[in-house]
Amino acid sequence: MSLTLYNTLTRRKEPFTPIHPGQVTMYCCGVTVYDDCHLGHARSYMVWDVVRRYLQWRGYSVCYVQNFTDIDDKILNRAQAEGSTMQVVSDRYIAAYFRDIRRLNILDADEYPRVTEHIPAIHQLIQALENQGYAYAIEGDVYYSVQQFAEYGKLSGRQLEQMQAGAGGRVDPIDPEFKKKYPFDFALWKAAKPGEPAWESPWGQGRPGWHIECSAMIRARLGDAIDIHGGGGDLVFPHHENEIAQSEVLTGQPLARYWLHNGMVTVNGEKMSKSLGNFTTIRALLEGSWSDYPQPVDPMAIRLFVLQAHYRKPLDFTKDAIVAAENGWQTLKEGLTLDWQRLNLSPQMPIPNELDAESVNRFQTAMNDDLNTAAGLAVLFELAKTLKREFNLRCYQGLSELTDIQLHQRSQTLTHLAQILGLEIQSESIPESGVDVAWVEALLQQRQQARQEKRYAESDRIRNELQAIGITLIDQPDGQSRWHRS
RNA sequence: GGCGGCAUGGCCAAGUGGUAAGGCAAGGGUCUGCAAAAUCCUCACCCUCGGUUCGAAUCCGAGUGCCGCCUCCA
Repeated sequence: MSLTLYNTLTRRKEPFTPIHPGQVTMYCCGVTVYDDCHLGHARSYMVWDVVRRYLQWRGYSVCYVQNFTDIDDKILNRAQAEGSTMQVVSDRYIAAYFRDIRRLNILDADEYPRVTEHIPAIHQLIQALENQGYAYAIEGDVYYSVQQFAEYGKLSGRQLEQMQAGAGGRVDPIDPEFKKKYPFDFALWKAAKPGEPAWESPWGQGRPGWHIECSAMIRARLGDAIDIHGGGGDLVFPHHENEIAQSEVLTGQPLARYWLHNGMVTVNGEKMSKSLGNFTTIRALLEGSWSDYPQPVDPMAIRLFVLQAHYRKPLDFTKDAIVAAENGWQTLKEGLTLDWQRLNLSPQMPIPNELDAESVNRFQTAMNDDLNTAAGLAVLFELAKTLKREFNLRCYQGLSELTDIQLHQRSQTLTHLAQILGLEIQSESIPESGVDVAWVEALLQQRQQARQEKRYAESDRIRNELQAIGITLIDQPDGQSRWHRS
């Protein structure tokens, strides 16, 4: 049973075989750091996080690199608007990136290269391209000549003639800012305008173009050819197409064996994006400042929301979907946090036969099929519900359907599989509100007394009072009441 | 205009030839002083029209609708 992945390059699912057996090199395009990340970013990095976790679980050693683009017009604009520098702006949003992404339990990459750290490597690449006739310099700019690369368009499946013929008014060959010879040539190096931050180069003061950074950083950190290159579907063209053009003419080998692209997060069916202004930041969701649903969303619910859809499909972001994911997470969480004490069992019970093989197999089959996390989650939900049911049977009815060993086995299996999807109970996310436990217990005593004396108006009053401050009561058959925060 | 993708129950979403996973929600029964919790049960002619096949949500053709990319974008 082998892992298959959908490769954008071939438009097919292909069995995954890394260049070096047992080792995987993986690069994903990171963010341009000029603002907080939104849910679309979260989805992308969560997906690559799961790819990586799954590969590791399958026994591969994975080297995962994700860049920060810290030279860019938007960063510059922001810096100028606030009277600071690109470095200040990008440092700030890199910190914001880590703050948000870590809360979503996305594991850190092995390396986070920045463009500003790779200027010499970029120069080398451009120089080589120029020497070999793939690039030309004009007045301090350097452009890649796409017509020199016969395979240009192979990733995105387009042909230059067609693009030119059909692009309508969007291709503007007479833009005075550009001196390129052909409309689809793209900048490798841009001459600095007065007052802009600039780096010394063989072509004069300037800064790198958008696409060259990734070619340079992949080469510097991972080598000429990598196993997996990931990114949002909106990067297929031109960004990844251009990376291929830059790298492959020099190395003579495929830049990446597998090109993976995630689908967009949409809002009312439209892509979530900065320019449309329809984005919701990760921070807003976590903090509860999203206007459609002004309460903090559990990071794991966001994970569940994302992972319940297949990664290549568009995912529509709505309040209802988030609420459903929160409720769904609640169910999983109950399965993940059994009250072993109430079961009179030790959570550490040694188990002879480890995990539940059928669940693991089903999960693995789903994940092997191009990371079908939605189908994999079904296995988790079934485990969680089985556990919950067993717990209730034992606690409420004194019955049981599973042996202690089976119970432990399911529990461990659930925890184990959930971890592959990054679904884990985060201890700091358990809210410790300022409720005075002793006070609650005292009220409960009063209420129990009232119930015994059939003063139901009084008992209901107490229940309502507690409910109003977010405490839910559960009356048990023995007359005692449990309570939990709603 | 070109290239690519998607259309499955109230909502989300798997399923790529043998008669529809899972989640959320909803309805009903049991339990309960009433609730809650628990528990049991119920809930899909798979966008349309043709075709292939013993058999199609699944393959082929046509159509309709929606989305992405072709400009910065995860």
